[in-house]
Amino acid sequence: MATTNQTGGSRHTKGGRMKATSSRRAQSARTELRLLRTACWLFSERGFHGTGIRDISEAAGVAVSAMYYYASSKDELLEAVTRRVMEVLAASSEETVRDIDDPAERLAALIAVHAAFHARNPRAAKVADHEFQALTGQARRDILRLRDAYEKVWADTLEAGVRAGVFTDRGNVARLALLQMATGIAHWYHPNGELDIARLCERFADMGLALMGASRDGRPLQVGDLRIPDSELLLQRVELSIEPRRKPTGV
Amino acid sequence: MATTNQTGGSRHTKGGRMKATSSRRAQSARTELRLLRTACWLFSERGFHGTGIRDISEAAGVAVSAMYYYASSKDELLEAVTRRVMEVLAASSEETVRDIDDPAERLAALIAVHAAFHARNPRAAKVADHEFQALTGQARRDILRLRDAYEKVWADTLEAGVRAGVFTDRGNVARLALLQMATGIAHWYHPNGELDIARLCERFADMGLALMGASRDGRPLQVGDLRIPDSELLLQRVELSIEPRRKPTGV
DNA sequence: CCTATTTGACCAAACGATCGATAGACTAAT
DNA sequence: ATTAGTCTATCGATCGTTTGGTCAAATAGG
Repeated sequence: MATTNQTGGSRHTKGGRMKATSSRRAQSARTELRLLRTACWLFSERGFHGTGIRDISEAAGVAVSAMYYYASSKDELLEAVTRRVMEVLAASSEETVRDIDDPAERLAALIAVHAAFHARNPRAAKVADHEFQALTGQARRDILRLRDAYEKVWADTLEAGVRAGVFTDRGNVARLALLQMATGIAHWYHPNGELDIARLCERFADMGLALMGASRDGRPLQVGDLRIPDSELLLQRVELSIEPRRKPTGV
Repeated sequence: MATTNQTGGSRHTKGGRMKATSSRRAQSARTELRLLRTACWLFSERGFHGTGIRDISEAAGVAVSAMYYYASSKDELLEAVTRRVMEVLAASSEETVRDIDDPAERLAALIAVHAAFHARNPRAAKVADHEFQALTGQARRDILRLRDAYEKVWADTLEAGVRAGVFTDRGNVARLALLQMATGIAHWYHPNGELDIARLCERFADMGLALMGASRDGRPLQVGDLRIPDSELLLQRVELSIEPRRKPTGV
């Protein structure tokens, strides 16, 4: 244990012409990202309060104080993770929905983005869902504002659909049910399971449309009838740099 | 602060004929329940690791060591809360579903029970959902076994409905989506909101049936077409003694 | 019924371990 | 020569848990 960062870049200017492995700035940026990813992993696994700063720094392979060089407190790590989740989620959905007018198509797209995000970034999503309540003060208010803005896009879409007679009016509980059922993906989805992400998004969009009683000309609407974003574009839009894609090396 | 239990029962046998306020056994049982409710409240509010035993005992109005008279560790409190949640949830759903054969009716009843439980016992439900992962060893395995048994009732119902041609086949993800969307109720439902519990259960059963494409003779099925449990019976079945119905007196 | 004894239900105080955070030294890249 | 980045070592506070006691209700003996 206690394998730390002792700046071991294999480089030597003296004599040999070997170029630097990477600049100091790049090394530093990589360390910071590694810390965020490690914190994200551990927060999702053990919860914010169940994770110590020693757990984080050891798993990231740096000393405790190195962590404090990048973040001024443990809370700031949580805030960083949560904020990035909300920002990417909001940006990707707004971008996807921007040029869609039809409410059913909008809803299908929103569900697809939401599902893709939670399937692709389960750890970060879980942290943002469960642990953000550990935030206090301004940080908490900021996150809540972001979340409210995100949910408003859903609310507007559902309202428009109801007004247009495309959706059954199920009140505000429908929005919460739809969001919740797709958010849950982060808890159980595994890429090696019965569905790849593209099919998962399709399936969930179908379920969401059915739940809202989406219909056109008296006929129930399915995803097949609609134009939904290409799955590669989807995955690119929900990409989240701080999502840990493998277990941190130090446990 | 530090208002403790100093056995203050206002009673005196000498002279007056005043009867004992309550037996020692009853007092003790009430203290134990108060501790469980307080722990449940705080776990749901701050998480298991975010709650200290001093927080619990102070909020319950007893000394720290009094808590250890009833529970041998903090983990045991969490286990007690979680186990009771799973037991009541499993018992109430099995009892409700016992004499229903029709898959659509079964699903509607399952959703209604699940929704009622989470609306009526939101704090305990949140603890069982989020914090049970803090459990380890045998306690964790026990809880998982209970949860799996509960989910199996859902899986069987959905399978039966698909086989009977009543439901659209949406695979295992449908079960998870249905459960998740109703579990989320614990996070947002408030009895003074737009729906009382009876209407909430109806609404969710409707959404669940729609999600599964439930139909009979080519016509979509709604709750109105089905026999679902009376709401009073429902509420009685999901009653959970350890759900804290008011904020503990000490914070 | 009265009294002596046991015991159930608590309390205050303290334990070592771990917590988040800081101080100050060191090192290698600029 | 400077400084960005990391180290080791340590801080006081708080953590979950235990110890040793107190006191009144319950129980037993007369």
